[in-house]
Amino acid sequence: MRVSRIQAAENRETVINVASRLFREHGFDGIGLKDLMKGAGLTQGAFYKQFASKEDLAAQASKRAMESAAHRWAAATAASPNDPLGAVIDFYLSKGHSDERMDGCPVAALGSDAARQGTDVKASFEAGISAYLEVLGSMIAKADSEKTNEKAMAVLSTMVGAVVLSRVVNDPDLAQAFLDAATEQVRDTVTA
Amino acid sequence: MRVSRIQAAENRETVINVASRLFREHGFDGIGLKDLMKGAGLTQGAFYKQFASKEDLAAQASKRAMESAAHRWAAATAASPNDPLGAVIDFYLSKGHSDERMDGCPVAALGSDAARQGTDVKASFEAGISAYLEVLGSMIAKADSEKTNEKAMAVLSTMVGAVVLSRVVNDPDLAQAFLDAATEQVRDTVTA
DNA sequence: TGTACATCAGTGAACGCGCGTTCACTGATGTAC
DNA sequence: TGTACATCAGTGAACGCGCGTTCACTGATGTAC
Repeated sequence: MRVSRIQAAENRETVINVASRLFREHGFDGIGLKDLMKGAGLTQGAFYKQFASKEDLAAQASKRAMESAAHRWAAATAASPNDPLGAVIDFYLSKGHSDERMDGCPVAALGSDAARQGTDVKASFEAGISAYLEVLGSMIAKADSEKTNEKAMAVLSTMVGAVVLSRVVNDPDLAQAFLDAATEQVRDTVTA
Repeated sequence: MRVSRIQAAENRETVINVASRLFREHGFDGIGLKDLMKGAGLTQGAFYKQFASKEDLAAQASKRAMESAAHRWAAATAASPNDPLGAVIDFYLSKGHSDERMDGCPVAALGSDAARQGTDVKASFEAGISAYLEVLGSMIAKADSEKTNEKAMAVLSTMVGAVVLSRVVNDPDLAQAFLDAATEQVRDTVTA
């Protein structure tokens, strides 16, 4: 049953979008092609008409996930024009963001997994991380740009680490404490 | 072929030690029981005489990995009695540590994976993280203990995040830049 | 514009394989006397 | 201390299952005239 080019392109996008969420929820190894395709309303057999391999989809989905994350940063800044950087920090280190692996930051959700993947997946992450750094850097700015880059990297490290740590402990108070401690630290850094 | 109690206990320890390294290298889903047992010089069938399930081993191996990491922190501090905290920071944020997933920090190597595991695995991580915080806190100390805890959590977040980020990018310079930026940030925090 | 035919996205079954788990069996260890 | 027997850690094969990938087939889409 052939489908129009437009429909096929839409289907491909849907698969990538679904995969970007399900990979974040279950890990690259934790979800199979059958369920990935079912999530897009298709069957397993159609997969190889759109993608070269599962790893190919992993790279596409990682790219999409990072783009989606960038959109959420943009939304947070747009909602708080007075303190856009503070808005990003508060959003990223909120309990809500920490609780939603499926729609949250791909680095926090898949960082350890991505480190074991191939060049293409890492390239998707690297591009997204560079975008993160650019946004943070442009908001920190002011002083010499050398320091700005370093600050942006330190801020991103602290935020990613805090969310990862908050997710691997059982104790909700300890989880919250990591988010709170990181918030204070990061706010200090950007105002220093 | 029954084996002495002592030998059986040793075998169990070997399996846990091997698993603690291979899980860090390949992820919980990336290595099978057959290879895990082979790494300990045993066959697959013996597994269920020692462990209730793969998840049980994952919890034991996570605990062992965190204990092993704590040992390396202790070794770093013992080697630099003048600046034990600086030694831990430099070790953790060294390129060497970032390159060795198999023997390095379990939180950096398995953080995203552990977030998807059950209560037992998370309990192993939580215990290890608490030990990390205690070491960091006792070295920061000095001022009021409330701030000390927060600083320790911020420092750990920054270190974990920096190593994760340095591992998911292809560009070695960017990877190193994350480690360097985090080092500076963390050194500032502990001396402030 | 209408017709004939080639294209190809999607289906559903099959492929070989490795997974976690179970089980009958082995034979040295540990125990009872 | 020596003997008889129960225990059980380890072996290796088998279980059912889901994995990533391949393939023959379908039939609507797209193209050529």
